Amino acid sequence: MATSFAEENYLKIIYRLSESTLEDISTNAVAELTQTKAASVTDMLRKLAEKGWVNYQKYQGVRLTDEGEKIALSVVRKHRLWEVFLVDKMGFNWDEVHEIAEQLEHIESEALINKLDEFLDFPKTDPHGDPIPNKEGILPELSYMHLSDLKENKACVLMGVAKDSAVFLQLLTRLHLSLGAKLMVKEINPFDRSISVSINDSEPVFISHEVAKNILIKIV
Amino acid sequence: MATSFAEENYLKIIYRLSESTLEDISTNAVAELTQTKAASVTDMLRKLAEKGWVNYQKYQGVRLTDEGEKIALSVVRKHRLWEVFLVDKMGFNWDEVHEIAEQLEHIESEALINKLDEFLDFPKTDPHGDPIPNKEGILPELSYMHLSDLKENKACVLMGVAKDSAVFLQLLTRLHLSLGAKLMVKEINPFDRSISVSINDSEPVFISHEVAKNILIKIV
DNA sequence: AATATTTTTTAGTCAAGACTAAAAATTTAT
DNA sequence: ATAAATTTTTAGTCTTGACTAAAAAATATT
Repeated sequence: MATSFAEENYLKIIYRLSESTLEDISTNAVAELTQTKAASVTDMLRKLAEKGWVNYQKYQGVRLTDEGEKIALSVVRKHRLWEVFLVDKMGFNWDEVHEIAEQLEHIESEALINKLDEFLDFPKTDPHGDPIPNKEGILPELSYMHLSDLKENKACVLMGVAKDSAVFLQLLTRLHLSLGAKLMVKEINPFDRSISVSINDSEPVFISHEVAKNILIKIV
Repeated sequence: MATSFAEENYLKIIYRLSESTLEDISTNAVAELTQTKAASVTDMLRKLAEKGWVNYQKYQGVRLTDEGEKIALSVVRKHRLWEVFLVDKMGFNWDEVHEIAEQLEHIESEALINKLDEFLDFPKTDPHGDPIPNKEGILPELSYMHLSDLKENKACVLMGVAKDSAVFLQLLTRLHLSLGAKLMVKEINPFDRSISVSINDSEPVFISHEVAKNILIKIV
């Protein structure tokens, strides 16, 4: 069954919200991310349920069916592959690609997306470190920690971010925090949980807990 | 002013029709290419006229204003650049790219299309030999002849096609008629105006007048 | 010039996807 | 346990871009 632009967006957003919780997703949460009103969401959820893409009971929230998740994963795959294209091939910065990828993710061509995947050398993650589902919709296993959970003096590598708003990414860029950077937490301030962190063995800089929480790392 | 998907399509199609005639474009002609009904076209033409993108008088047909042409040219530019991308970088054949480019042409990002242009090395023509407008909307001058108008025993090079339906392009491919091929007309049959033409100095093959008419060439 | 044919427009509908305002259900607080 | 606050749904409306059927205008034919 064909999926419209709007339907794909809803499924993608329900998927994103499901990533960080096991609970059913609330109408309001969806409304916020789709930039629509709760009433519009209710309408759409009924339609999606009718098509068998979500399980939805009035007032109970929503969750994707297997079929709905499959569609969502294909949209996510397209979004993330296009982001890699935009950064690696077109020379955009990681904070500039989201809006364009929001458009490109709806291009309908299985052949194109698979050729693009190959052209980009089958990347496992997008420019923010988010995993890219393969052709079959399987996500690569990436188990990252949050920088805010790391002990002092342990070496680690920046593998991704848990948030991809442009302002956040621009801040990271200004601090020279980019994918692959070597990090070591030098001190943790109990007062506000801010930390001082050395980036690629340079003089440590201060970052807030809020920032550290959204940096994903792998211990080396 | 923002342009919708549908509006861009109408403007593009009016532009395409205007390329081959100086007359105003009829409602029916537009309906055929947009795959809609004449009544729907009438509706849209009124809206486009209101926005100042076309000059339209009931029963008199339509023509683009300068502003409308500017929008159409930017859509055509995007369409043709994406076609180059699909063939040169993604490895599609020239008969496979039209539908995908129909989608990609509506992606809205000035920055992206200019980076793409650069990435592709500022191509002057798309995979069918159609000229690509530059950033300013200026078309490169390409004055090609139709193969059907060429005398016998004059050498020429295949520079483009005047029609890009998949079946036509597939026929050309089967005959080894691709962009850049060296051609020489060996005989012209007065009976049906079919011609026999040698391709890259090989044994001549027969092609119909209809095919020859849609092959664009440059004399060498 | 009158009639027939074709083309175009008008009028009235429809579906998708959004909205607001009000009602109903759920959750939180007293 | 009830009242208050919040969330969600319903009901009704709007815009976009399509449709069909009928009317009107333009063009072609005799």
